Amino acid sequence: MNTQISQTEENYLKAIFSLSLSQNKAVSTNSIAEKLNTKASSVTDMIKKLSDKKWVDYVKYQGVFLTLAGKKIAIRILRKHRLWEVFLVKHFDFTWDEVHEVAEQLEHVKSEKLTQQLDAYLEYPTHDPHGDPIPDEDGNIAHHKEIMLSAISCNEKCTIMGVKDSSVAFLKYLDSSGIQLGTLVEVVKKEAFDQSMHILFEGKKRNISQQISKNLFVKKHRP
Amino acid sequence: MNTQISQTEENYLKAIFSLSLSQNKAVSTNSIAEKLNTKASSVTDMIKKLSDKKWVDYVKYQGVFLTLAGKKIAIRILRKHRLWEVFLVKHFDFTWDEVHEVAEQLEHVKSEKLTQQLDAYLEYPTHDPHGDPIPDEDGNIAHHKEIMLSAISCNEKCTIMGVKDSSVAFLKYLDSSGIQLGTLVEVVKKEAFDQSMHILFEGKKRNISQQISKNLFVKKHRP
DNA sequence: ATTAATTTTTAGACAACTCTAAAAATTAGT
DNA sequence: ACTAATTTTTAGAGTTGTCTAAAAATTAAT
Repeated sequence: MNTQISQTEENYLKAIFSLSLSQNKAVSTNSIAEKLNTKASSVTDMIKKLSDKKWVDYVKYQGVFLTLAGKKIAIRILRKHRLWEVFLVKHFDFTWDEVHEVAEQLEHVKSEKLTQQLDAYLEYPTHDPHGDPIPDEDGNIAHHKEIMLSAISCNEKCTIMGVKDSSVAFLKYLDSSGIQLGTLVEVVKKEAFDQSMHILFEGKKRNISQQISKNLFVKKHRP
Repeated sequence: MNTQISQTEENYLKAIFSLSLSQNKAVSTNSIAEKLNTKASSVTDMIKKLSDKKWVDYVKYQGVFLTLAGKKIAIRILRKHRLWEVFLVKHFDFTWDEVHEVAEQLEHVKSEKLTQQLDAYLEYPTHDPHGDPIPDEDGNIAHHKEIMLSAISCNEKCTIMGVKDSSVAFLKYLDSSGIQLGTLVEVVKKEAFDQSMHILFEGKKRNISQQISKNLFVKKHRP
């Protein structure tokens, strides 16, 4: 058995990790296939390989869980991905909607020293440009992104902390609206019929659909 | 036919380019195999693929030449490799014997913007940490590294400009000897029987074998 | 509880890249 | 020029990762 990990294997572990965060059931074959734009049969094949390498626990027809070893690898890649994103935005003039594609490549570069130096160079950032937490060297991830803007009540104030959907389209929409991480937002009014909300930020008023408000993580201000 | 270039293809083009620099004959199958630590039969297969894609001119049993398109790709990768080497040494505390392995990975990251930003960030460097010239955006490469230290006569002075052998072992030997790029060296005496030479630099005297002096590029000082 | 719909797995095949062993072509030696 | 040595190519096969189509298992629906 090959002991070295391939980029493909890394991508599978990362996908499984990401899917396992939003649920506490086993991760299904189909959901992995969808996430990786591949076919269920390919996923089954790969799962067997990952299972042989003890990176996932697999029961036929029941989906997979990451083992501790698998989770460790996934988090290490996630860490590299997010560190590179910070780097690209901070030093290479990339916008938050441009970084993902390049970080997807950079995350697979194997060098302990490179990752450590990157981390130090950026002065140990805790969050990437989308507000997602960066795991530390031991794999600990800060989790605080529970509240969505959609859950904020009328007249309450909050700060934009992160995006759930980090697609290029959504990020560009936010840019064009002037919404950034750290933006202070006040909910002025909520429409009952479509859950859209009127918000106030930086003196501007704007109506945003539920699709938007459900994809923005916020920190509530104490009342 | 797949239009996207693979990392393997990139590595073959790079190897062929590098081999073609030290000769003006066609590059032989065996030399490529040796360079890439693979077998001649694998090389033949890949050469056919590269030939189909019009990146090399190939005549059976006669070896290959890079086409213009092939050369362009090879130079682009070389450029990225050397830019990353500069970056790692300058900003990430890597030594000149550590950079190669990581740059071998980073050179395959595909992003025009990344390369351009990297170049700008480093303020358009002309040489990598081993003294090798960095191709510019149009693929032009400065060539000036013709003279080896071994060709310098007694009592002549010169400056170390680059290394021919950039293996970890050689680079570490140079570090331990205190020889760096830019070091001013005077040839004191040459031993006829083994071509070793006595050199003087930074007040230190040292005897170096021909193997060493044949792997150091120098710039002669005007007499 | 049995059928229907969905999900997952298997079987067989293909593309990229690699290898070993044998055949073919080239080059070198006398 | 002819044999010997070397280089290169071909043939056949293995690995990784992918796919389609069909079979098997699970889940949902009545």
